[in-house]
Amino acid sequence: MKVNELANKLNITPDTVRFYSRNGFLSPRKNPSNGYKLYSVKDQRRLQFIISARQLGFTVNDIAQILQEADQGHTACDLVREIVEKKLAETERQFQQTLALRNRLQSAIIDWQDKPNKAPSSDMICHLIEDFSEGVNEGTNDNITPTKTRESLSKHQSINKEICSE
Amino acid sequence: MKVNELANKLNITPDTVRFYSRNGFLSPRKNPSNGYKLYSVKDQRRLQFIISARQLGFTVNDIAQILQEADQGHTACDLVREIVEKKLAETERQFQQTLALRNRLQSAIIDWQDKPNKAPSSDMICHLIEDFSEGVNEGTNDNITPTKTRESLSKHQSINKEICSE
DNA sequence: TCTTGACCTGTGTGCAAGACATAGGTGTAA
DNA sequence: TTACACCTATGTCTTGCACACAGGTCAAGA
Repeated sequence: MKVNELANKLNITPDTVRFYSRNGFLSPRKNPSNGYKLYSVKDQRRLQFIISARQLGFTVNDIAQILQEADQGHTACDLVREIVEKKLAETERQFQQTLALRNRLQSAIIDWQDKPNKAPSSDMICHLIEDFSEGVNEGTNDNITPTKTRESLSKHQSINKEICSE
Repeated sequence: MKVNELANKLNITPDTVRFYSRNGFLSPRKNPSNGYKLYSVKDQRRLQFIISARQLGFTVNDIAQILQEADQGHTACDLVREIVEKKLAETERQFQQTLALRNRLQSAIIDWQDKPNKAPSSDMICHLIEDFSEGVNEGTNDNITPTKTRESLSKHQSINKEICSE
């Protein structure tokens, strides 16, 4: 199979197939006459596994570990169970964050309904955003603990203040 | 103000400040004696605006457009209203996707409770995942419309099949 | 005065998971 | 043979910072 055929079979893009070939998850042989990569049925099964794992939210890195175990003949089941537990917890967090963001956006839209447009001034870029954030943060923000370390800053700090009031 | 002072005032990392300086959102002057960037109170206000917009889910690109309008003296309010509407719709989609993923993970955990570990075989990497996906997709997946175009594939295709059965 | 060492700086690079761009090869019909 | 649609491999781009690195700054101590 050439890359396009395999991609069509699994309903993904050729680029995705190439991606997993480039990073070593698939090892197609090469057609010596033209350099095209040739995929076997085993490659197809392996790729199907990868896609299934991705649909469960597994990262490519997770999958790399699983494949490594399996390629050594060891069962990957315990690893899979462990990852899926972590993933559920993480998804729960993400869920809450998305919920909070949704609420914040809805509040903003309602809040802005009766507010006029304003031209920017020397200390205002868009009063909608600036007023809204002030109202939400209630006060300035330079009174937060100054003992912040680099590590303490969440990767998703932009959404991690709980403003959701549902 | 030096980069670290500004970062501490706004409770963000110096790297974030540097990021917005590098991409032109902030234009600190340079201390000629040592090359350090020096930020003004105007820079601080501008950065606070950027952070507030980020907290509403605005992308850096969105913010670039807003700043450009404002810097030309035009009101950015209509643009802001427009972006926030789009962002809400997008967040709603993301919310549903996250919900679906959460349900899928929960189903998997329940489904796997009574299943044993198995060693990998020539056509199985981890039966937990492979069996679970088969059950969910009910059938092979090469019967899906073949008229797929590259554009039709969602950026989040890995989560976009509605399997949620709540 | 010199040196140590903690802290700070700017710049360069890395990350996820592919999507997109480019230059060129293939294959079939005219 | 030439035209042209389609295919390929490889390289670069995306987001929003975080991290690594080499070097500069500055106050305390010798």
